[in-house]
Amino acid sequence: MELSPVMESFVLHWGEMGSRWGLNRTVAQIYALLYIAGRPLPADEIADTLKVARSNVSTSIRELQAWELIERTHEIGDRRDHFVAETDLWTMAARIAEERKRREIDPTLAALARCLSDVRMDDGIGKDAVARIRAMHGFLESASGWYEEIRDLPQSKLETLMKMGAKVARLEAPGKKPKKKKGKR
Amino acid sequence: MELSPVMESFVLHWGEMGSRWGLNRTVAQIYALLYIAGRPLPADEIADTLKVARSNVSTSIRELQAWELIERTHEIGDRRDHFVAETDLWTMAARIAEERKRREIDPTLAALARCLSDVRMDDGIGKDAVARIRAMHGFLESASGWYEEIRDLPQSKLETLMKMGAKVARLEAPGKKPKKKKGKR
DNA sequence: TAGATATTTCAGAAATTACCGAAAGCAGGA
DNA sequence: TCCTGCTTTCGGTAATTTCTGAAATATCTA
Repeated sequence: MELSPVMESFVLHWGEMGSRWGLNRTVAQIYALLYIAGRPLPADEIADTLKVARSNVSTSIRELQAWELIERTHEIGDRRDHFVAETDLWTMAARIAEERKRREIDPTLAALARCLSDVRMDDGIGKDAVARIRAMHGFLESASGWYEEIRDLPQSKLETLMKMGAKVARLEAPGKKPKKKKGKR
Repeated sequence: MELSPVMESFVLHWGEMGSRWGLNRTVAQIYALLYIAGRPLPADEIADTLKVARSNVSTSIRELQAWELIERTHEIGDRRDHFVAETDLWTMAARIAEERKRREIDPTLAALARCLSDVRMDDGIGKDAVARIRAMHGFLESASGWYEEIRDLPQSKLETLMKMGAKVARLEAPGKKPKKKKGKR
């Protein structure tokens, strides 16, 4: 597939950014390519376009499937697998959030729980330190619980909630004026 | 400072996790140490405890200050700088969120905006591809705007909002039963 | 101002992570 | 069953990131 300059720049930037999002560069570029292409592409065409090894594409596709960001499809008369990107951005964001929670929050929670259960066997730790570990565990757990509650909301409800957020910000915090413009940092 | 087994495990796990959070391992360990210590520590004591080079501590502390996760303090009769961790977890989470937005969202938005402005000079790109770029830009911009609106809410309002989230989930989505237990994956 | 201690900077070493290409593994069709 | 086209795995290499130790800088005391 031939990329126009803007498309190329889109793909390259996604690659850059992807690495800050927990995807690696190639994985992110492949997603970007599929997103911008808007049609199913086979692995070899992806490799051609991005100038990376086929094997690398294969691995990356595997990862994208784990994130559920792309889907396998088939074309009649072609037994190669083709892949399309998830184009609904709410879904995309949700998938990324889900995977990141799984990688970033859940293991932390587990580790903290283990710390708390080991506390009784540790006579070298102070009461206050234990309290701080407990506080962190509790905090993460409630954040995690909240996330799980809203995770499955349909998009429309989520939008409602976001509007409510804005309202809460404006009505219930009279000390702050509602902003008309974004503040600079 | 002597670490008890549980404290050590806490610090090590934070180190592991920190790297998934955008901090590097040492930076995260230092934060964890300061958090668990619950009192100001000087740089050399940190280096001793974690067995890392003093210079490394210096660099990491600089980064933690950029994240605003620690603060410099002084003890009378000691001219060394001491450092304490931010112990309020809401604040901690907010700081991490802020920095991540700055690193992950803002540059992406800028790149997308650049793509859109370059579109007129690119005759090789299709209308639908442009529409997809525009969609992504719009999505990120509104998410970013929402974040900015709730960012400055005091903790109490945020908690209100979270409760509202739960309510919206339960009352307005009658198709889904409210869960009593977490699902397994 | 000298002398001592504390802190930062920086170039290279060490460790981690991503990538490639060769070869093995797996299906569907003859 | 074998053949054919594709996918996956794996060992080695390249690139990137993190860490260190030495030197430079800054700050306090006398």
